Amino acid sequence: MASAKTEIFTQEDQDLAAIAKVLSHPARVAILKILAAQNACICGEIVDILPLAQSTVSQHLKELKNAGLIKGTIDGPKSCYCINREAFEKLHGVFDSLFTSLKTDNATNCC
Amino acid sequence: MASAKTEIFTQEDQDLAAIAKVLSHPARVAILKILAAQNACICGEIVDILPLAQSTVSQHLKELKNAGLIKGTIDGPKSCYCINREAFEKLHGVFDSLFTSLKTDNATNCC
DNA sequence: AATATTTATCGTATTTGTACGATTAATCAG
DNA sequence: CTGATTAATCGTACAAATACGATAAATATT
Repeated sequence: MASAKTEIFTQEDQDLAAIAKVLSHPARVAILKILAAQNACICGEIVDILPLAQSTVSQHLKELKNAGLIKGTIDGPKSCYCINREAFEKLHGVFDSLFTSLKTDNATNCC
Repeated sequence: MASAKTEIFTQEDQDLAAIAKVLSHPARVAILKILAAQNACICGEIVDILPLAQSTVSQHLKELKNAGLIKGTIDGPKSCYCINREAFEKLHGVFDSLFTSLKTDNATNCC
């Protein structure tokens, strides 16, 4: 009456969860919005805007970059970050199909 | 050359991060997909499908329910869960506008 | 060259998430 | 009523995330 467990989660679910995890901190959401609103790429400006220590912001930026959501280039002693547009185009599609399938029932709900 | 920090993150960013956090575990993504695919609401079936203990699945279900992503009703000794369609309709819109604004530059990128 | 500026990294403390077994509570079947 | 089934909750162990100060590395400025 039980057994037959899937050994591990699908790659798709893992990838989706990984991206969601990156978006799961208000600071990182805020950073993305700041970068999107800025007409030029910024760096230490984010530290001035957010109520976080420089090292903490740097850590968040690193996570965003590792996830491929932002791009970064070194410009002298400063670091310049910006939104990775292409990445978000793909992500938009991924989340779109997820939400579409979740909000569309293929049967009547019981609750 | 600094100061003027925002004391706290915006409610919008906090809400978005909170939802992302719920989606940030593959088990919860998997549960949502299982519920969406099921024509009838299920309960302990999820435990049989996922490689997790009953108590762990119950914990994940609780989080999904607390976030309003699923609905649950007690049906005898069994518990019956299903996708909260309305919630995902709203969420779809929220994430849609986020991704739209993030993938649309209002200026040329520097990196 | 010496100093200041900027940012990444390191080490670490604290909090939060995750998972599990055991227990409890509720209902169902005999 | 008794025993079985189902699911929530509790307690707990362990892992991961978060935040910060201190330091290091790189480049500017004087």
